[in-house]
This record gives sequence, C-alpha cells and structure tokens, in this order.
Amino acid sequence: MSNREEPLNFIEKTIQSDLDSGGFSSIRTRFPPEPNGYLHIGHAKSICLNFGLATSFSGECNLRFDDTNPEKEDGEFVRAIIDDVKWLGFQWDGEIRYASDYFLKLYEWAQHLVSVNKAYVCELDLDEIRRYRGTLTEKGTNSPYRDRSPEESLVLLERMRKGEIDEGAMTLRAKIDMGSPNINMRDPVIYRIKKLEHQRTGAEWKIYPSYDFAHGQGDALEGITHSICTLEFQANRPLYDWFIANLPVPSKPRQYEFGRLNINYLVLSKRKLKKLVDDKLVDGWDDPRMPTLRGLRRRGVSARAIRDFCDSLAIAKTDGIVDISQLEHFVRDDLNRHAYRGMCVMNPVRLSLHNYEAAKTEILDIPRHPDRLDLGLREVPFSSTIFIDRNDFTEDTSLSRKKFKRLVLGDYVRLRGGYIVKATSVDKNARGEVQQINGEIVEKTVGQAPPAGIKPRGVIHWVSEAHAVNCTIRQYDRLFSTAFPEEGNKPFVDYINPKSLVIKRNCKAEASLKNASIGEHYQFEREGYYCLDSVLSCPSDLVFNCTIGLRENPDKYK
RNA sequence: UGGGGCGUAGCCAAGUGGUUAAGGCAACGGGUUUUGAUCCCGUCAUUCGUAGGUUCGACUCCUACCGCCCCAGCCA
Repeated sequence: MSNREEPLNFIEKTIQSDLDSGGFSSIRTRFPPEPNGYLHIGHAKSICLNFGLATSFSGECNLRFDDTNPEKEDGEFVRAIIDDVKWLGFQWDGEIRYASDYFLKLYEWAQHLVSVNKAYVCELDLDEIRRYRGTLTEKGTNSPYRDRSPEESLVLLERMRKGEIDEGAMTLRAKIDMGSPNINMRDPVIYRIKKLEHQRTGAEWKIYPSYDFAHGQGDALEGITHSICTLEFQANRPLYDWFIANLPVPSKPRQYEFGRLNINYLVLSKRKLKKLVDDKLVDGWDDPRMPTLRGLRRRGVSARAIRDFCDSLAIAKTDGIVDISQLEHFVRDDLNRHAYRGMCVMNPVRLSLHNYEAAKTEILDIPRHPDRLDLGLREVPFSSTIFIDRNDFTEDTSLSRKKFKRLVLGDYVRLRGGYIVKATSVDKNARGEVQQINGEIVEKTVGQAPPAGIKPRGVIHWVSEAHAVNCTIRQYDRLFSTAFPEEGNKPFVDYINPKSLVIKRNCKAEASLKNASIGEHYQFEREGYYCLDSVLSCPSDLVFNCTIGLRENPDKYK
C-alpha cells in the first residue's frame, strides 16, 4: 500500500485482504471505455481509481475499449480517449486491448454454452422478448424456442454469424431462469445480429456480443483481478458471475461497484453532453465550458488538478453529488502553486503620470511567482502613461480605506511591483465619463516601503500604454444557472446560463505576455487564472481563456 | 410493486460494541500580506433517516417503518 494516511476505501480493503489471504499474488485492473463519446471528469474518477489502485498495490492497469456495438462507436473516439488518458498522466500496461480482439473466443464460448445446453437461438422479436420477460413483479415466461436442441441452435447460430439471417429475426440467449427476481437473469440476449461494419473488424462479423457476454470474459482473458465499475451494474453482477462460472475461462475476475461522480451545476452523461454539442449550444466537445477532459484542458485546468480532485473523492457505494466548489478548490490550488503571474487590465482607463518624464521607459523586474523566486523574474516596462482598471478608481472620497483599497481621487495607491502613485484630477468627456485620470508618482518608492506620511490604500495592477499587448479575454461562468439542471420540470438545456461566455476585447496585457505559450498557465493578478486558447489564439490576436477567477472576499467593494 | 443498493453537518465522507463522532469542500471569525489572492490560527454534529428493542454501554447488533437510487435495450 502507498504511504497515504487516508483510511482505505472498501475496494482497497478487499484488495488488501485478497493479497493477504493469498487469493492473488498481484492485482490487475482495467479502464474500459466504450468509444462512443469523449471522456469527461466522471471518467477521470474511474481512471484515477483503476490506475491508482494498480500503482498503490504494485499491480498493472489495462486500457480496454468496450467496442461491442458498432452502431455508436468509431475510431475518432478511440484516438481521443487514448490521447485524454495519456494527457491525464497514466500509462496502461502493454498493448491497448479491445473487446473486439476477443470476438472469435467469445463466439467459441457461445457455441460451448449452446452445446452444454445453456444457451439457445431464439426467434422471438424485440416486442415478444419484452412481453415474455415479464415485469418487475411478474415472472417471465419461457420462450417457445427455449427447448430447441443444441444441435439445431448450433446450426442456427452459425447461420446468424454468416449473415444468412435477417437483423432482429434471431438472437442467442443464455438459458438461465425466466422466473428469476433479477430481470437480468431472465435468459438475457448475448448475441444480436447487426449487419454493420465494425471500426476494427470491418465486415467480418454479422453478429456482435452483448456487454454482459463480453465484459467479464474480457476481464478473464486479460487476467483482471478486480473489475471495477459503477453502481448501475450491481444488478448485472450475478450474470457476470454466471458466465465466469459456466465458461472455461482462464481466470476468475470479480466485479466491484462504486458510486459514479456527480457534480452540481454540471451535466455528466454522454447523451446529454452530445446533445449540447449536436444542438450547437456549445462550440464542440472541447468547448471550455464542457466538463469533458478536452474542454477542461482547453479551459486551462491542469491534469494534476483533476488528479488531485479525483484523489479527494470518496470511493463508496453512495451516489452523492459533489459540490462544484470542491473541484474549483483543487483547480485554484494547483494554479496558485504553479501559474506564472502577470498583469492584464480588462476595463482600461488611462492614468497619466505628470511628474514622470514622458519619453522615459523603465524596466521593472517583477517575480514570476511571489512565493517561488526560483522561477525567476519578468521584465515589466513602466512609463508615464499606464492603463488601470476603471473599477480600480473612484472620485468618491467618502469611501473608507477598508471599503475601497484602490485608487481614490486625491489619495495614494501602490502600483503592483512599482511606484506609489497619487490621483490628482480627472478629465471627462461630454457625457461626464472619466476619460483620463491625471496623477503623479511618488519618487523612489519602487520596492520601497512608503515614505512617512503616505499610506497607499492598496495595490492595483497596471500596464504601460506604450508597451501594452492587446488581447481578447473569454470569461466563463457556469454553463447551467441551476445546481441541478437535470432535476427541474424543464429540459436541462433550458437552464443554460446565457452569460456562461462573455468576451472582452481590447484588454491590455503586459508586454511579457506577448510570449505566452499554449499549455502554460498564468495568473493575471487580482483577476484570476488564464491560459491561451489553443484554437482561437494566434500571435497577432492573443485570446485568453479564464480558467477560474481568484477567490473573492465577500466584503470586496464592487 | 419483485430484486439489488444506499441513508452520519450546507456538500463529499471516516467510523464495524466503550474514542472529545476523523478529514476535505463551503461558511464564519481573527492574524500576515506590494494580489481584497495565497498562507496561518480559530469556530462549525450533545448526535448518526425515524421509532422501538438487546446491552453496564449502540453510529455500530436486532425489529419495524420512512426516504432516495438502479434493473423490465437485440445500449454500456
């Protein structure tokens, strides 16, 4: 076990006791995505769990695509998933596996089941199968084809495989118990005819195994010891065990279920995420507002933040809803530690410093990170005209120092990393709006404590006008305006927050940001964390995504 | 309704017969601060879905009840 102080979760306890009792000499887990969509943060929990368990117990973790349904799957998703798992920081053992690698073996096992009279070819159609299945309270009825001889089923199964039977006309069913209180055990369909090309096996197969018939056997073939899935598969476990018990499999994996991740203000179901994309409610699977790994990445959330968040989650059998603030905490925590600092003025107004030589430019050296001097310094040019944020200035001299820790007409404020300045007057336009602030610097205050008698109200960020880099900022807010978009009376898309994306143009970034690179994270001081947008940004027009704002003091004057 | 699960603070949770009922997030006080950030310190369940019972002693065992989730795809 790792050196973690945390108490063991129920899966870790099981593994520990399996190892202690000699049930296994080592463990092997697997992450088994279906390539029918992109990975989201819910998958990240499963990835971190499976790979993490393998690491903690010195075992291995496989990556296996559950590609048993060619109708919804395709190679583009396979590529994206592989890329996302790598980006998250995990390495699977050996080759990537595919359920489709086992189609032949699975088919032989299906024949085996038929030959020992534990499966049969059924000719009931979709509707009939449903009726014969019974309901939650009424037992099912045996299919009229249930007692067909193994020999006849074998012939029919072969004809299904060859494509001689129409889609929907026949299925292969496990012969278990139509009277079982567990509906999954009422002769489940294990092979269906689909005359569809598969992204990997092409036209080779006309029949495809069901999830239940493929998953556990795939686990057994790969020597998976602990097959971890989500709670909704609990009712499938008896079936999982039945196949393992009735087939000559090379190992005996066991299935364990944990509660999947839910986060308020977010939607985490492939179907719903797909709808957002298909209906163009967002700009694709990698829209920075999407909880997909690609969206989060483009937004500026690091893989480490996602891993830290996932590690903070409980592995339990309750299906709870985690507060989004827990995710946000880990995002900020990581960014605070690693992001370079910089300044960017989003609502610029000119501040002209009249006692500073007009033609002069001074280069100020400011740390890239205030707590990590090892990261070095950045050069920030200062000159007589700078931009500050309109919200950082007021003519209202009645505001207390505690209420407004910024620039007030007639008072002093510290420019971050630079001089203390004083506002002396304002120029207004015909509408009475502040056009420019006039002021002066206090000499010899760069890096120095304020001289006696001068008490700056606070510290504000700024950018030299002559050296400013124009940029566009994309500010994101929650995609949904309600905590539980799936629980209202209206369709979840009706709760989309119209202000989830606000674009601010002509923002003024400090000169060093001209060299910002994709994949790098920045904190624009007093504002938040930002990163270059990997698709919209270009050298001539820098576009920054707001990953997340800084935490705000609730008393902060707005 | 048959079956399978789950109920501990605003949220996520640890706890498996004797502990002051961990920890994280949030919130709220206070300190530090050239980011209203960070950091630091402190507060935050006399009570564990409810009601009974067993026991010297129950979040832990028993009984009943209540609530929530999953299963009736030839999806996974």
